[in-house]
Amino acid sequence: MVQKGYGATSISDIAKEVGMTKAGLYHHITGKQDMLFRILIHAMDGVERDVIEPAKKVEDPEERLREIIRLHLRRLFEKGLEFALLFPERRHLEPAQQEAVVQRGRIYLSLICESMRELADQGKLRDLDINIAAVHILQTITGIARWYTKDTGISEDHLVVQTVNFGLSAILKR
Amino acid sequence: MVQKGYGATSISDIAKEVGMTKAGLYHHITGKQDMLFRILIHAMDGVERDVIEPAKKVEDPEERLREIIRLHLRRLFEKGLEFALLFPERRHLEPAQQEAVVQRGRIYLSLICESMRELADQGKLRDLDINIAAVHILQTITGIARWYTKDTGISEDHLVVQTVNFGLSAILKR
DNA sequence: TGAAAATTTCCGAACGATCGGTAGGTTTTT
DNA sequence: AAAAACCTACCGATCGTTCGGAAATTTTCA
Repeated sequence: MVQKGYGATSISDIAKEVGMTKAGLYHHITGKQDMLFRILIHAMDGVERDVIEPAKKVEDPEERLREIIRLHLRRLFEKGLEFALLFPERRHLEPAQQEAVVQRGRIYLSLICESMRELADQGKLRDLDINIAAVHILQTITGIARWYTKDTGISEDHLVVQTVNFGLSAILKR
Repeated sequence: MVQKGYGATSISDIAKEVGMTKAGLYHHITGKQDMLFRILIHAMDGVERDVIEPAKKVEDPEERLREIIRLHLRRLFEKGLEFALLFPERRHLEPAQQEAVVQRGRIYLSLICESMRELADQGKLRDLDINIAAVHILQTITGIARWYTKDTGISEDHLVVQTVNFGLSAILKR
């Protein structure tokens, strides 16, 4: 699904990939939509556990933002960039399921916004629209899954440092 | 295709949408892949004409970068954000066609890189990896097509200003 | 401990629907 | 009258999904 998209990926494709038949796979899922939904929820759970929760423990808002970007990218590299690419496929879900997925995304976004508000209180933030800047930072992170491969010659560490600095430079004064 | 993705969109769907039958549509295209390819090339032509060419005429590199972002976003709003969302669907093309599309994208990216190099020569650029920063700026722009709708309450003008400042702040010294 | 029972996992075969694509003919425009 | 646009009808293939039953595994109880 990551490689070909939801619509172009058949249940047979997936079953073959995991060494089963279609009917065998259907014992574990109630349908194609259900499978996508559970994958997305599973991915959001992972982000909440590995990124949001650890980052919440960082007191300083600037360092917290840096940690968010670092943790998210590290997770992308470990888990293979896949889930970020699957996120737009939520359009194939029922509206109620879509809302459930998007809801989880908003938690993430509000953590970024809150951190930026704290920075603003400290007078460290540029004069900007916090909500827009937050989305821009998030898009920068998830966008990496769309183009980065190891054969670009760019190391993961280098990319993390560059991305953290890019995002923070964009919003911090000075 | 923008709404449902390449694989989930049937030729019948498209034919119905334009008020034709499948067979009628097939008088104009040689196949589904061919249609996607021509749409993508058409979109890249438009970007080259409306964004790249006008921006090239701007002498000052900083103002040129601002103009690139401005023009690209204006185009997205006019044309309805669609083409940016269709770009990832190039994965459904033959490798040769994919390369042709990506090739056009590289022209865009190299214009951004070149402008940043000029800024570096003027001592106005932050200490950063130009190639990575260029992709980040581009992702910020195209990412907007993934989330922006008028009912966010954000005006197009406001979004343009905020995005230009975000991108430039991220790379300029001071 | 070990065979029987219950449960979970998986498959072969088939379903109606829809897929991308085509052949041949009719209508409309030039 | 030539050419372009478009349609009806159909092709074989594949789609998501279901069903009845076969293996394989776990649970139960003598």
